[in-house]
Amino acid sequence: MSINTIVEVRELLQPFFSKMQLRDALGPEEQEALAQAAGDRLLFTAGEDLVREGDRPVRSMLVVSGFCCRYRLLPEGQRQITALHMAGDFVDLHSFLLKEMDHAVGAMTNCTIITFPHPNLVKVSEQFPHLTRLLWLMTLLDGSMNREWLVGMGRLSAQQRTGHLLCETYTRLRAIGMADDHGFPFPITQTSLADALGISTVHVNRVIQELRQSGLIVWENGVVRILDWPRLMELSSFDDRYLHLVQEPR
Amino acid sequence: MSINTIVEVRELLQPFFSKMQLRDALGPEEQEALAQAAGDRLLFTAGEDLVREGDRPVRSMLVVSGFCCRYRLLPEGQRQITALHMAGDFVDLHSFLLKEMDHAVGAMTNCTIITFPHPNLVKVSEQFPHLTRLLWLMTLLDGSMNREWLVGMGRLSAQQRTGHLLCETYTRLRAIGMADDHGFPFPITQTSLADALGISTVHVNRVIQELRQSGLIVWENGVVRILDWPRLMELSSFDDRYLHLVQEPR
DNA sequence: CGCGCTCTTGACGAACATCAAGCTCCGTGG
DNA sequence: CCACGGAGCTTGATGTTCGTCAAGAGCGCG
Repeated sequence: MSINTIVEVRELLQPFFSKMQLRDALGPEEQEALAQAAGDRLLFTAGEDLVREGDRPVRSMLVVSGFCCRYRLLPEGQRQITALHMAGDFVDLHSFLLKEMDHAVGAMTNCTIITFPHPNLVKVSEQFPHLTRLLWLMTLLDGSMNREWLVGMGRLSAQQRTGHLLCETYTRLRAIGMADDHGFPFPITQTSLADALGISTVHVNRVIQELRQSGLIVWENGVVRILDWPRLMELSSFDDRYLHLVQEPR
Repeated sequence: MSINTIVEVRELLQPFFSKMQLRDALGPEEQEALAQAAGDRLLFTAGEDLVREGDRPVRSMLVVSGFCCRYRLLPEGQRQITALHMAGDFVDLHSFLLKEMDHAVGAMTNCTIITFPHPNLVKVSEQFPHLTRLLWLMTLLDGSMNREWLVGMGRLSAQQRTGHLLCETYTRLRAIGMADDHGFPFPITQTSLADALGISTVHVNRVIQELRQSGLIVWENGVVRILDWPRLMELSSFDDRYLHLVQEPR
């Protein structure tokens, strides 16, 4: 690999490094090791699947740009989205150890992906214990978010869940420098949103109308702007503790 | 630590070893390393908390006997259970890397626990890469179950979710030798079940009546017996793929 | 220009929550 | 021995949230 491409890889990994550095220091050798472990770049178009249920991937995929979601299809054709992913997120780091995909990952927008062949990840896990713990941590964060969604699904109203997802997405995007007070990109259809929130498309629409009319948000052309952050947090019982945005030794 | 206690620790770890060995081979040195990493034994009585939200544990807890649950309390006093844990399960291995608990763990019955001080786990992660990957895998399995519950919460009826939880619990208990065709222990109140399924106690009761009257299950004195496994699986869209019960190199 | 996708709105119905009450079982204390 | 109280289970009546069905409007794209 030429010096030129190595430099380029590091640039692509920047959101990922940011995400890790929000939780712990990342040494230069560790950054180097990750850059070395990276493989091909891939492009996916909106609607395409990155991986399917039942696949046995030989490499894991990190999002460089675009939005993806993990989802499962049920026998009766219903879909449930279990996670949203954006720049800096590994979408299937689990497949490194789980081996078989128990869910699919789809591109919600055009996406750029950088891959990490599993043999390279094994090497990292043999040579860089601390870095391994940080990768492990990244999958634990996915778990935290899953638990939080679960709490919402079980005990919050459709409106609260919607607000909560907006709060979470805003917070996560801000952490990688993709959101400010003027809003953030949220290129998701109301149908997909319904699949993520576990409600019907019709109901999603009504809930969003309400949030708009309450003066809490503006949402147009795939860009969301939160007008009243404190009130939206309060409404949605949002508390960012579960995102573990604290830099400390891990 | 005397030879006697070491032998005893290995005995207590047996369900945990079984759980790992269902997914990959576990070398004798690795078993030894785990036994060495173990710390105190603790006893909790039903209703007690093992850890609370906001705690910063310095050791992780493995269930030796009894049933626990992870849960979160919401501002309005509602509770959502996000996982059930039984012999061989780590209830807060995440705290090793997440540091701060974003949920609590409660004992649903009297429980025996064995602890693993975090410094010992760091040592394991420095010296036993393969074992580290297996510990990582254990947390990934928690994640798989969270995703599966999420799908159920979003897209299945109360009856299907209830059936699904029974299928999952039966399968997990059978894997550690705690269930057979005569039934399995499921010492959970209908109130806790409601908190796990995200529905009301009243509705839980009605759903269970239906499952009983359909001839699918018998449930008395904390023991469940599944009378028609194929039909219950079908009803609940249960497929054990997400439990990853396959032994292969990880 | 027409097709498909997304968003929007209304009418109606089903799944579930809430409120309320009575039940059984079991341990505790007089 | 029985009265008492609490925890869990059960059942009925009523209300609300949300799903389903249906239709139309706006918009980009070929």
